[in-house]
Amino acid sequence: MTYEHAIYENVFTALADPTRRHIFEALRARPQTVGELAADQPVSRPAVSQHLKVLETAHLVSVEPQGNRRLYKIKRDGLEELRTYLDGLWSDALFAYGAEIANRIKMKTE
Amino acid sequence: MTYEHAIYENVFTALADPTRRHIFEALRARPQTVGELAADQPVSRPAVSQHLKVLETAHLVSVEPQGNRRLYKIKRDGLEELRTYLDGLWSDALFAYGAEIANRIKMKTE
DNA sequence: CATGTTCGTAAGTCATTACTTACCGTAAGC
DNA sequence: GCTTACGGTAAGTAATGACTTACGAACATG
Repeated sequence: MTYEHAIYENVFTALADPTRRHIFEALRARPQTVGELAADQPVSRPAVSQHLKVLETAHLVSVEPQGNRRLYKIKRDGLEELRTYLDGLWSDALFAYGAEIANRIKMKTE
Repeated sequence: MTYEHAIYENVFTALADPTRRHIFEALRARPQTVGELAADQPVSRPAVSQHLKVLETAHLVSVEPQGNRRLYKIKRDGLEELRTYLDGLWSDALFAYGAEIANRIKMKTE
């Protein structure tokens, strides 16, 4: 648990923060520099830098240094990992079944 | 942002916590009471109660009181909301296109 | 009834995290 | 060269969150 870090785990925490979601969604439009991203956010530029770092370790964005600046763009890997995890939950047949089985517990078993 | 709360927002925060993911995954097997869930977790029973509350507001689980106990089971709504949100990101044509457009920024446009 | 379970909630603590300002390195532009 | 723009990192603070124990309400059981 502590030394086995799945990517989707980081994706959840990365996208759990509203500011990070906004940054990520802003990058959907086009790759952007830190300054551009910060201009659209209510927080400071260093804060955006820190958020980008989190998004990067979640494989949601990647950087491409261009001279003075650093151009961030969306990366598919993070969302793919997340989708795979969700598919695992989805495909479980017990999912829809869960509602029915509830009655079985009425008489205490133990 | 503060008075427009989308469900997927809560789903991200709900599943960002490892303990809550474990509880949620445990419920995939079958509906369970709070005590049963707590027995499988390294945290106290009240902690599990609090986690269940978070999962409930994210529409990931639902409760069904049965006499003395409360039977929790998985609810589809939360994951469906999440999936819809992810599909919105996925289907974006600019997604794959983003890598190409990067070069356009080379000369600063202002 | 009186006692046991079961579980939600309150209150307080400790760790995490999101944010700020200050600073430094590096590339660009006179 | 010197100065300005860009952005990562450090350090400190304030807010959030995950946990504990203590308690009380509601049903179950003798």
